[in-house]
Amino acid sequence: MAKIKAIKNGSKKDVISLKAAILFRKKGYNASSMRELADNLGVEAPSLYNHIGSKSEILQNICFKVANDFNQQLSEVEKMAGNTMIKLETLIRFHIHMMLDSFDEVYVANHEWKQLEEPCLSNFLTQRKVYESRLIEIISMGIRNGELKKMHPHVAALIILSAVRSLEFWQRHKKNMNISALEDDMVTHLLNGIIK
Amino acid sequence: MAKIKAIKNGSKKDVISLKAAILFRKKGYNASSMRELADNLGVEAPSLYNHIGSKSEILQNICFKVANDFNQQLSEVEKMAGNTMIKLETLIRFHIHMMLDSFDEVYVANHEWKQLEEPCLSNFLTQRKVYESRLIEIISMGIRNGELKKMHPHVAALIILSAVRSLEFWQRHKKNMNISALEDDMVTHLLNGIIK
DNA sequence: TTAAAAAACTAATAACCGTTAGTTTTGTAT
DNA sequence: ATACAAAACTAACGGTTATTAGTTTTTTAA
Repeated sequence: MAKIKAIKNGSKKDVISLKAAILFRKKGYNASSMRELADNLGVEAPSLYNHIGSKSEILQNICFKVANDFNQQLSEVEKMAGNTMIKLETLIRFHIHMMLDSFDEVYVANHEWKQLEEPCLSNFLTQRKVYESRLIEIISMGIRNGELKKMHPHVAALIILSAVRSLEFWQRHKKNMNISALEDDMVTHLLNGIIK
Repeated sequence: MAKIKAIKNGSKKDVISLKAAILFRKKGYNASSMRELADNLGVEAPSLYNHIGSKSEILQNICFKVANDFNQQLSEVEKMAGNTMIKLETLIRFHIHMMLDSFDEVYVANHEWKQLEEPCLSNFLTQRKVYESRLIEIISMGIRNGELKKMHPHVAALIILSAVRSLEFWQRHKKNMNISALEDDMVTHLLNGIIK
């Protein structure tokens, strides 16, 4: 009899998506049942199908919403004026904020994309590959400009991406750390490694 | 009628474990069925139970074998003579080799430990925490000695761990890259960031 | 107040899962 | 050759899953 409470500026589908992201992060996509998700929403499982098409559709929504956010920000950075360092700093800070603000969704996109069904899976993987290429191109340009050290841009990109991803592990230490100090530390550390 | 071929110096249980690691890495633990694992071994699913106790036992074997390997190497490094840099270099190179030589097992231990059942789950998490603490202690000692820059040892440890973990993504580029050059690059890059 | 639409419910289904039981085949050692 | 053990097989079970169908309740709008 309970109803799904819609969030401000969000459909009930969005509420389901949000709760699903939390559940999928904690237990994994396949280990999360629709019954448990419904339970978390105070509702019976079949009721969910008034709002969503299928379980895998929820995963798709989560993964592609995250991918779109990252792609959009990357586009803005590409259009940005300024030197390579500022572009990279902007991008790194965005990654950090996404990881801290939309932790569950980003985590699920990073860990559960394998459970996407075709053709979504291929689509997602292509997007990741393209994102990586665009980041590498920004770094390459910085190397050509002489702004960055001579290095393999692929390696630099991976180090940056893996470092921001390590923030996953910081979730549990959140209370003990000053977030903005952490952010500055990480930006400095990563950029110092590649700036000339 | 086909039989499970035992590997040199390995029981049939080990062969199952190995094939399971490959399957679990590709599809995830929960998305991998015993029937599919058996298929990969040329056998019917119930036949597996002549060699193993349960599906979750396989996951346990994979996760704790990896954990033991890392713990053992860490113990040797702690007993090592030499300065902090050499210790860290040894450890980083070991991580890289584990990632390249036992890719599937390490990947599964990193990605599927959540699917362990209690009390294995708690045991595993404790081991990870202790491992991290011991690494942090090595770094702290280096800072106290004046060998390393003044920095938060926790941050340094996470950057190192996340960087070697990023080698997961390198699997697919294996052919295009010189592995030992990559290893040297990564060691240099990581240590340059923290050495005084 | 009433009709329509939205969203909850109960009941049920077909598919798949890990696993067990019981049996037959295969390999090994006397 | 024969006996024993190891390891394969078939058949099946109980449980869980996502999902559908059909119905009832709740909300919305006129």
